[in-house]
Amino acid sequence: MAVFLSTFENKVDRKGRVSIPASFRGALDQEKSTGIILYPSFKHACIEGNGDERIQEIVNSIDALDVFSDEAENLQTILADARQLAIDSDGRIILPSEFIEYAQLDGVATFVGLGKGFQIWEPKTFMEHRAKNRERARKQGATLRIVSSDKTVVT
Amino acid sequence: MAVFLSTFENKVDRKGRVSIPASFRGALDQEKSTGIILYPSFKHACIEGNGDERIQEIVNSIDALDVFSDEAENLQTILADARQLAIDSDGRIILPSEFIEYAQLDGVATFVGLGKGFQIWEPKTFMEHRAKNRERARKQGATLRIVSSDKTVVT
DNA sequence: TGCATACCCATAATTTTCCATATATTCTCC
DNA sequence: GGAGAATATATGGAAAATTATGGGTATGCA
Repeated sequence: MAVFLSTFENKVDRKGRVSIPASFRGALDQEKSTGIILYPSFKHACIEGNGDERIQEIVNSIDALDVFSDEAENLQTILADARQLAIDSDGRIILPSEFIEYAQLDGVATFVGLGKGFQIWEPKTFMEHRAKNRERARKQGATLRIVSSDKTVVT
Repeated sequence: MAVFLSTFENKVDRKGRVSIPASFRGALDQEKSTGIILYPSFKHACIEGNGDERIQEIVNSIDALDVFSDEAENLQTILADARQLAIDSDGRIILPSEFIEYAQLDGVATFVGLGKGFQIWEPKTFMEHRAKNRERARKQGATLRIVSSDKTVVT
């Protein structure tokens, strides 16, 4: 299985172009993604990223709901804000301006590997976020139960 | 399968012509749609759009219902009001006037990707709709049970 | 003849593709 | 084991192609 790991800092040029870290590209190749899917995070001022296989799952799952239900409509807002982006021959994507604004990027982007997906942050904002997370983890004491099957919870 | 993603705002000229967003055209090409099918939304003041493939699914789904049920009759009105439109060599369609009126378009149309299909809104109306949806999603807590093979849960 | 539709062209803005370079990393052969 | 060559990565800039959009002209149906 493909895994996104580690953290990288790459520049965003004035056209909005940014290199996808090479190891992320490797992960994408493994799951046969030709491009990536980006969408604004629900919880944070960052962009969520996945291989484009992932979006297929989300679309199919929404489709399994009653087409006219509130639930389906709620989730469709994810799709309305998502973008599928091709990775060019130089390993870059063009970040749409709405994402640059949403994450408040200013020339630099932090790519954060989260296993099955990744996030794109403004470096300083990410530092603070990480500090908070570590603080909380220390207080609460993190526990993790490994499951044999492939059940994951993404937030 | 092709997916419609993201949101675009295009102009409707005085002939009723409007460009289909390039990425939507790409999605339509993938499913070998010769054109698109539009029909007024049941629930909202907007137009629903689909490729040929999706319409086939809808037809089959209605067909699977009890032929004499009210439900089947209701849904058949969708088909009765639907129009199949050709995409011209410049990537545009001509919006029939009844749709322009129904969605109350005034020179600008917002195309909203919803995965397997899309919607066409008057921009301001869509903004309000989206705000409502987001509010409701936050209240209800949007959760999605992924139905694919690897059984993932997005929260 | 008038209105609507299809077809063709022009253009500005944007997007994609291609090329160039600096830096880092890996390989290879001695 | 190490020097140099070859490769890969990140980044910048420019050329080429595409997109969105407006206007015009023929065609046809009523």
